[in-house]
Amino acid sequence: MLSEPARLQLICELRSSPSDVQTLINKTGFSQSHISRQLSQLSQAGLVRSERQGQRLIFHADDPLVDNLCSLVSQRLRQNLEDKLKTLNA
Amino acid sequence: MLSEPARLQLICELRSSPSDVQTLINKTGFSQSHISRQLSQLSQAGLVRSERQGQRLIFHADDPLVDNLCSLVSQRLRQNLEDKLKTLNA
DNA sequence: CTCTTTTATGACGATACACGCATAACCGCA
DNA sequence: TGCGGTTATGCGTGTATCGTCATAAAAGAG
Repeated sequence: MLSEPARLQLICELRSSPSDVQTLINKTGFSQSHISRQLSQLSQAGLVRSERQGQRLIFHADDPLVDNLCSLVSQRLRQNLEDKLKTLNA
Repeated sequence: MLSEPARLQLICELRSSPSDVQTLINKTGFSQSHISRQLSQLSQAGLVRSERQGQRLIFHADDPLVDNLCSLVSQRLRQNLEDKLKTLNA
C-alpha cells in the first residue's frame, strides 16, 4: 500500500488531518476518481476508515501501524544519507 | 523493495540461508539476469550484501530492518484474518 | 595471458497498473 | 419523490517495470 506514491501521499495528508475527497483533490491534484480508488484500497487494507458527515465522507488515517512502518523506514533512509555524506566528505 | 514479489521471495530465501545466484535460480525459478538485477536493487537499498567466496558471490540478508517490517505487517495480516473469521462465525 | 565460470547489462516483449474521462450509483435534503 | 452534490466504477490510454534472451564484463583457476 505505501509503496505507491499516490497512496502514500494520500495517507500522509489524512494523517495530518482527516478530510473529504474534495480537500484531497485540492491538496494532491489527483482526479476524483483516482483518489476514490486509492482510498478504497487503503480502506480495504484497514489503513483508512471513512465516516459520513452530512453529504460527504470524511476519511481518517489513524492506524498506528503506518507510524511504525514509516519511522522504521525513515530512520533507515536518514542513516543511508548520512553514510553517503560521510563517504563524500572523506 | 519488499512490495515486489520476486524481491520479497529472494530476500526470504537469503534470510533463511545465504547463498549464491545459482542456488537462488534453483530455488526460485527466475532467470539469472532477473535475479542479478533484483539483488542489485536490494543491495543498493542496503538490505543485502555480497561476499566473494572463490568464484562466486555469496549474498546475505541479515538486516534487522526487514525483520521489524515483516513482523509488523504479518502481525496485522494475522489480526485481519482473525477478524474476518469472527465475522464469518457470527 | 587465456580459459572458464559467475555476475552484470543492453535490448525488447509482455504485463500490470496508474490515471483521467465519462457516467453511474449513492445519499442527504427540500 | 425528485434534485444537487458527493463518491464509486467501466473503460481506454500511457507508462513503468517485470522477466527473458543474448552478450558483455569481471574475476578466479590453470
